[in-house]
This record gives sequence, C-alpha cells and structure tokens, in this order.
Amino acid sequence: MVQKYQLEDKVLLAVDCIIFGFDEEDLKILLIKRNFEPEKGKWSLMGGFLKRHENLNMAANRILYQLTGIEQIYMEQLYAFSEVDRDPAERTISVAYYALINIKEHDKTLSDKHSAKWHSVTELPDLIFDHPEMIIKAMKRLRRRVSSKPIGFELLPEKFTMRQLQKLYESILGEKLDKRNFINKINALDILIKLEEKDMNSSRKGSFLYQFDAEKYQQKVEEGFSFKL
Amino acid sequence: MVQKYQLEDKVLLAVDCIIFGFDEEDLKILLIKRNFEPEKGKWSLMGGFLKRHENLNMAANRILYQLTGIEQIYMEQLYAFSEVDRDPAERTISVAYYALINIKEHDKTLSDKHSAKWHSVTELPDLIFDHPEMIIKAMKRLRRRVSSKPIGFELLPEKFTMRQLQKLYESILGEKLDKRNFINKINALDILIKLEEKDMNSSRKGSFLYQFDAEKYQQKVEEGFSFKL
DNA sequence: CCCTTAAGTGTTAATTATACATTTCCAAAT
DNA sequence: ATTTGGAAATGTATAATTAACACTTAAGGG
Repeated sequence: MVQKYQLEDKVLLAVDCIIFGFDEEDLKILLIKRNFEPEKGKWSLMGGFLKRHENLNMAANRILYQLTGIEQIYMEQLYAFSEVDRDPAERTISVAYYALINIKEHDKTLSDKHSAKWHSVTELPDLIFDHPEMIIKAMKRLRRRVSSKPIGFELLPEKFTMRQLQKLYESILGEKLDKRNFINKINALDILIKLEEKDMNSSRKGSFLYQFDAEKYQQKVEEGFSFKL
Repeated sequence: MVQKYQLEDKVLLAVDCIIFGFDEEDLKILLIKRNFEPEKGKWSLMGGFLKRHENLNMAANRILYQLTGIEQIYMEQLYAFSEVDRDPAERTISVAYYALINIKEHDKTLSDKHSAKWHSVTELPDLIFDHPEMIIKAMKRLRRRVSSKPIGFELLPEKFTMRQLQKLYESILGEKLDKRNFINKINALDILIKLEEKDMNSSRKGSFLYQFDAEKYQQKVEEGFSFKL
C-alpha cells in the first residue's frame, strides 16, 4: 500500500458548463434557475460536483447530458476558478467547461425540468457567484477557437446555408463580415460539401445548403493543412 | 448560516508548475528529484497542495517561490488534470501552471535543496504520473502565447541582444527564423529600447543590447495595438 | 595589417487581405 | 402572363503583409 498524503486540505470540486447555442441571429447561452440554496431562484450555469469515480471530462459530460440529453457534445475545459469565497456555502473550486450544441436538438423536457432558458450573450441576466467571469472567459476562448478550428459547425444543424454560417461567425466575433470575402475564404478552405438541396425559408430564390466534410477536413489536417478564418 | 453541500466527494487539489528558463541556446524546464513517496527519486515537476486559505494562483506563487525564491513570477494557469488514477497514492486533481523565469536569477540554494535541475525540453528525463502530458500542453500554450503576447522577455535578462531574442523564439517555436525578417518585425513593433551598451561576449564586433519597454507597450495596447509575431 | 567571426542592414517578389456593385433567381401579387 | 421585391450569387482590382535573399561592417586576435 502506498502512503497517502496525510493532513492536506481537501476541497469540493465542481464543474460548471457554459453551453452555447445559435439561433438564427444570436449566440446564446443555456442558463438554469437554481432550485437549491444558496442563491436559490437566481440564474446560473449548469453545474455539478466531481464524483470519486470520474475525471473532469466525464463529470462535464454527465452534467451536459443531464440538461440536454445529448451524449456526444463538443466541449473543452476552460479554466479552474478558485477564489476562496467564490461560493458562500462552502469552499468549492469550479472547473468551467464550455460546450457547443445545435440549439434545435436538445431534449426540452430535460431543460424544462431545470427551468433552463436560452439567453442571448448580449443580454445576460444576473448570475450567481463568478459565473459572469466564466462566461466572459468562455466567449474569449470561443472567439479564438472558432478562427483556428472548425468548431463553429457544432452550433449549426447538419445542413446550413452560407448566410447562417456567416451570421454565426459574426455573432461570435462580434463584428460584421463582408459577404463575398467570407464565402471566398470558406470556399478556399475546401472543407464543405455543397448540396443540391436549397433552403427556401430565407428567400424566394432559396439558398444552397452545405455540410461540413469532417473526413476531408481530417485528411487535410494530416497533410499539414490548418484551418484559419 | 448557509446550508452546505452534504455528501459530495471531496478531493485533494494539487498544483504542478512547469518552470521554463532559457539558457543561450535551449529552452529548459526546471525539474526536481522527488524526495517522498510515491515515485521517490524520480523526476517530477515542482508541486504542492492547495491550502484552505489560498486560491490557485496563490498556491502556484507559493510553490514557485519555494523553489526559486522569486516573488513576482510570470505564470499562467494551464489545465486541470484529473484522471482517476493519475496519482497512485490517492485521488488527486492537479491544476498545472506554467511559469517563465530568467534562468540566471533564481536562488540556487533553494533549487539545490529540492535537487532541482534544468533539463532541455528536447531531452527530458522520465517523469512521474502525467507530468509529460502537462509539459506537452505547456509547450503548446507557450508557443501560442509567445506569438501574441510579449512574454518571451520574461525568459531573458533585462538587457538582451537581438540574437538572443531570436534564438529564444526559435527554440520556443521549434523552427529557424530569418535574421533580417525577425529584426524588421521586432523593430516594427517599436516596443524595445536600444541601448548604447554592447554585449561583447558573442563576437569581436559586439552586439547592441535592448530592453523591453513595458510602459510603452502598455500605452500602445491601450491605443488598440496588439502584439503579433 | 590581415584574418576571422558575428553583427547589421533593404529591396523585391509573392501572397494574402480588403474593398466593393451588379446580376440572377424565384415566388407572390397583379 | 407579367411585373416586382428581396435575398442569393458572383469576381476583380488594390492595398497590405509576408517571405526570400547577400553583402558590408566592425573589432579583436594573431
């Protein structure tokens, strides 16, 4: 038997998830109304505690599943928040994760059960603890990532239009982009499949639908290609 | 009194530090010989446990001070490592930090006390646990950061030559850079002070010494400038 | 005073990024 | 059948940035 680290302080380790979704125009975050103390009734990120048999990724997956019913969610560890008094109830360190989901495809009975609601990142409600700080950090990380990895597609339905993709990038980056330059760049990357099919909702003419070609992307990466937008 | 989170599992929270230094030619990491079980006698990153009254940054600072005697060290939180069996002695989550120091200016009596040695990143010894993974992640982070923030100077003495700076970037980025282009870029940033003084060690002619102008940099940042190399 | 060695220095070509306006297509209304 | 409205689709010219490249200078040591 190996000797243990006697006498060292132990702490509660929480995982909080910044869940991003995209709805036509706006980047949104899924927030829950806390139904337990402290700060019961306030808005909060979905969270939970790390269990003995789990690593942090597993905990984050479990927590994301609880709220969305989705099993394979794109997520990334963000940062460990550790101010001594960040949670007034008890010393708790929280490791924040951000996740990207298709806003149309989560289980609404589950999110309703947690009184969860989507909030536009531009008008967030009052949040508990250091959750605003977590969200700011998540936004920054997402902004950087989305320019160097093809993760934006996680926020869109499988088939999407160029305009949707552009709107997505605009709302993440917080700036207007030139339509032609955007399309030229995307096409130059050569990682989308243009479908025959059109989306007829946005205009009479309709606009072509595209799909992300994950295999082609993978192959290009192995050949030294790197996504850059 | 607020209610506590009963029944949740608590864990030990460690902090491990990847301490980078730069010695003429090579990017190096300061490693210690572990003088306690488990894995006593093997190489390891300097680490310690989070204490009740500390946040993670404070713990990292404390640990860095213990080994180097330096109080204001540039450091950044890297990632939380949480595999269930990462430490065979006991369930421990470790939050890794990386730090940049001037290799010439740490307290050698302290590092000797921990049997610490500098190892070139290109020839690292066997390390305990998941420390190799931590180092890989730190290298990647450092590579990205060094191109977008003027943190490389943390690894150099206050006065340095252009050649030293270039060698530093080359060893961090792992690629040769063109001398003229490098100097042109650096000069275009306009954040260095060229001194009258020359360093006569490297050549007969001697090479001019430079200093990072932190104030000027700050001012430029406030005016919207962003470092890019 | 000649040799050695690293320091210092600019220009051109290639690539990449930006700015920008017109035509096409389709359905709905007449 | 024809017109009309509204978003989709499309390419080029210019500017800005990045990459490639070789000779001269300075100073100490022999």
